[in-house]
Amino acid sequence: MWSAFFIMIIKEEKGILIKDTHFNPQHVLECGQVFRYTCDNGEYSVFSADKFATVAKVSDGYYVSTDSPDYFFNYFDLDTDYDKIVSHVSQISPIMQSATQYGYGIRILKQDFYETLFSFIISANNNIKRIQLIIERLCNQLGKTTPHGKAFPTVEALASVDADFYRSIGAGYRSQYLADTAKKVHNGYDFTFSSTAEISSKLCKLLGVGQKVADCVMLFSLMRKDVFPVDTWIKKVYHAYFEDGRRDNEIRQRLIEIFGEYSGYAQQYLFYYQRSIF
DNA sequence: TCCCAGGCAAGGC
DNA sequence: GCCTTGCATGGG
Repeated sequence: MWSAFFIMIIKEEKGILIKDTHFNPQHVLECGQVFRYTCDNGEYSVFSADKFATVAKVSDGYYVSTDSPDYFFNYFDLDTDYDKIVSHVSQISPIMQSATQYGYGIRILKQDFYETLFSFIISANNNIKRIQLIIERLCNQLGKTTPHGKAFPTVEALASVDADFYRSIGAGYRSQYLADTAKKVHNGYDFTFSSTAEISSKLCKLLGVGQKVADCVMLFSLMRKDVFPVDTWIKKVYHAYFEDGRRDNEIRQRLIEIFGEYSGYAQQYLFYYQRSIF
């Protein structure tokens, strides 16, 4: 048994009890950072790589049931103080007050690197429902069977098929990107980089990975918060609440100037909020 | 029918 | 370097 110092978290052999207002499974899982979850009667199930958990409301908080409590403690970023983050970003811009109130309980997940990489290559110029469908087919056909369903495929499995396979599961013109990147990373991917800029440029050398996808991978799996994924929704936010015009990369730089080391958090609240308005 | 979706690569300047 | 275009697919 173990508890965090600022919120009440009790880690047990088969799960984690979370008593913290800054944890809401609906907002954590449905805010667009992860694609492989389901909801049944208010109870969420989530896969990460080959690990599985369910999250249910209990009288004094939420209970995460899993065989891998250590993994999901890390996955749900439970040793980070979101009270501090929310109050900080809320002071920066009035829109952030609305965004953090709407998306209360969002936390930035620490997801599997390869799952995040391939998921966000699929996400390019695509919509979330179809992204989820393509990933589901990918897992069903290439993932290992586990007691709770199919795991996300290993890099070996992803590299063992060609572009035609990815076309057959509906990946469209991203099929060649997936096949090419799978072979590249399977042949050994260098993780010795250090700075965010260094990781970014390395990721952007992979086919199907541009600045936006690289930012998502760094934010959702490599714990880099000094990034700001600029997609079609963030552009709408920027033009509505900050200023008109500017190119994508300029918008990214401006927002990182504004939010600094809290950029990744701010981005996720804004993305989720903007999509709710639409 | 056209537009949009968590964009990117390639080719032209 | 910046700008334009084509790209699979399904839903509104």
